[in-house]
Amino acid sequence: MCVSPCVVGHTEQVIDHSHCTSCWGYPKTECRFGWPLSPPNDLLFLVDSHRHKYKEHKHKDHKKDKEREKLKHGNGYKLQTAYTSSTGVAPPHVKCEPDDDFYHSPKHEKSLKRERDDDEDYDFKSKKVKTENDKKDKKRKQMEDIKPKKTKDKKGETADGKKKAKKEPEEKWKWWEEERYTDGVKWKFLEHKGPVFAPPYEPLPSKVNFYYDGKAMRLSPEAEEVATFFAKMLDHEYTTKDIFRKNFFKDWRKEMTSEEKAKITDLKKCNFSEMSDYFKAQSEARKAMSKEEKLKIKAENERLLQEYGFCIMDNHRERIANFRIEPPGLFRGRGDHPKMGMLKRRIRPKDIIVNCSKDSKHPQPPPGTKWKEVRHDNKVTWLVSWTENIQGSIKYIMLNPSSRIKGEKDWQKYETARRLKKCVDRIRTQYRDDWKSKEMRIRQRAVALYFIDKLALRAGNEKEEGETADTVGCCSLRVEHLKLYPENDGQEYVVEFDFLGKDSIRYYNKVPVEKRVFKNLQLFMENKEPDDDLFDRLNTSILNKHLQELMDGLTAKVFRTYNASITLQQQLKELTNVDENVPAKILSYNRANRAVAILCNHQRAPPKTFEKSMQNLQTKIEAKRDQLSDAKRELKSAKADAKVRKDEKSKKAVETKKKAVQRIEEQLMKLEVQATDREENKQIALGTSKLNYLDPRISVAWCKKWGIPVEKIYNKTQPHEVFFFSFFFSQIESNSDP
DNA sequence: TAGCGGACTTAGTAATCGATTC
DNA sequence: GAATCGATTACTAAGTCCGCTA
Repeated sequence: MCVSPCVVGHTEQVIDHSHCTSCWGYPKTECRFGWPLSPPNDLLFLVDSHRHKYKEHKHKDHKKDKEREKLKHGNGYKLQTAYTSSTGVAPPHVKCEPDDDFYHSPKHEKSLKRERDDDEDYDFKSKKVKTENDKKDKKRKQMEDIKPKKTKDKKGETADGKKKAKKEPEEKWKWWEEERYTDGVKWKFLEHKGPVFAPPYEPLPSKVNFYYDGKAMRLSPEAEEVATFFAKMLDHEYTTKDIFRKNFFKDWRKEMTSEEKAKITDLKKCNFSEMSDYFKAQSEARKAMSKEEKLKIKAENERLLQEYGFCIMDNHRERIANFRIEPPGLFRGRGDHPKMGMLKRRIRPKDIIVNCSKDSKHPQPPPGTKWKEVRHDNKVTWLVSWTENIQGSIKYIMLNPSSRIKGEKDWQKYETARRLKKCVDRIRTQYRDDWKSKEMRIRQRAVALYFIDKLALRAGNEKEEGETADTVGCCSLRVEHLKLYPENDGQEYVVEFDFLGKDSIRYYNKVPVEKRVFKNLQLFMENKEPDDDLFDRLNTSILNKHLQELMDGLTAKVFRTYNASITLQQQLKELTNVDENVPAKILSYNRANRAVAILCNHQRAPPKTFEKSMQNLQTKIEAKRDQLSDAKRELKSAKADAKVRKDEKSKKAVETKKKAVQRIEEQLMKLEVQATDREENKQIALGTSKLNYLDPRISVAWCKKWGIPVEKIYNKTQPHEVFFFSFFFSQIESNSDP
């Protein structure tokens, strides 16, 4: 038995599940007050650990928690699940294999077939593309030229007042029914118009001054442009950071004339405020533009999108994700990035490599310029690339997630995760065996894999020191990132993780581990300095090579996908209550989604307007409550009236009042659910897991089962639309019951 | 087999959109 | 019609992983 406090501090005796391979030490039980059992520090982690300077800890705010508790209990809506913390805290990892089995390969799994004749006969030439697509594209283009997209008003009219033409049912390209290319070929025909470059620099009006040491100073256009980058960020925290200022000043000086360089020697003496005010005024003016002016800009953007935002890949017009070249500016590295503030230089045609078919109409560089290179490499998916000057890495223009090329990859990802499900038990048995190995490298590999599996840690590639922020993943953990407690808060063998992960987001977690893991960790840490590697005989390449031997296509990252999806499925099963109405079920979905986001450590900065928006919602709730008591009072008096009068009219009045009460009660409940959901979501980002880790089939199957409109879960532009709306629906219906 | 570059996915935040309210 | 505010989209940084090279 162990004693484990729930998220608000109640203690409860529970059976020790730490050796249970089903729940991995997280027994699914609540404390006697209905709160989920969870290590108390999770709360600290969620409340305080957004993006951190390492070791800046804050402590749990009990008062806040109590307020949240009040909110939860006071909302009059009984929450049904184990995950009912109003802070959104859920056990950090819930990983029980569900009894029913949606997350498996479908019985009649269709292959990704591309129906076509022999490759050689298959004509991918642009000519054919035009004849096949011309009509549709032309029509679409004409339509879009006439009316800017999405500018209809409530009555379904376009911005120019014309009635919106009835939307034609769009023909979806069922790429998943077609055969995939082999040998790394990604496409056979690719045509596009190239990138859109950042607009040239427009010098400041002469009335807007830069001041040095209190005196107005005219800067050369080159120096002025870089100064404007700083001026535009003046209100941002970045400009207060020493590294940012140092890097900026160094790079800025490189753009100065020798006279400017001689004069401007101290950033503290630079005054950018007039420039900053000018940009703020411009921004305000943009907001205050007339409807017509705004429409004109919108139309121009739409024109650019139509011209440059699409390409033709293998007979299909596909949306490009980022057709605009990144404009110049100051580099905004995340966390304590040593290069923040450096000048990101302007990209010109001579920096650009274009990739397209030989037989396509090649994109033309702007007049008087040349591309760096025109390439015809159909084994890659990018259309345009350039090398950026900060890290020297390559940047790409690629297709939108709705494209075939991205969708296929996404699908493969989830199929690999489903294959992992079939052999995960064997893999777990093996790494548990390996904890006892005579070889240190095997023990390290096995413990690292246990963490990747149990805690959904990232692989943790090695990074070049001093080039980026100091962040780690599993394989690159250092001794200083872990603390071992043989006993902590009534639990045995507790490991405390505290490190900065991707994007310098803090990972803080205290978890009980199995005895052998604990003993191994002690061994790995023996005679090491805090900044030594925990796993000194391991790196991601060794780990992935091992995983590849265990299952074809298996890498560390597949565990994250698998565990995220299986957690969603299991949580949905656990949290969904048959008696609940649609909004309550959606709350359950969001809670399941939240459990995944917590598992994957997807955090966000609380929105700036969070407190205000919560307050607004509370005001609305109060008003609704008043309205409800009024309605109840009216019902009571109507009933009394009916008792005296005993006529039809008064009976009818009672019915009307009853209905009004019911309606208001429903409205109140909706608002309360909304408040709970929002509060729980304060610091958790759901989007990342939904977009990248959750097999859409699970969500769609759940929607189907409970009659929830899919649009409540995925908005229509989310990339999964193609695959779930058609193919998977039929698959789900014929195969399984989630 | 280590090291590195290249290609691609995953990630949080800023900017913009558009529905709602006054 | 303007203001407000949550939702959505755009942007781009920061990861993972693979394959080539010496």
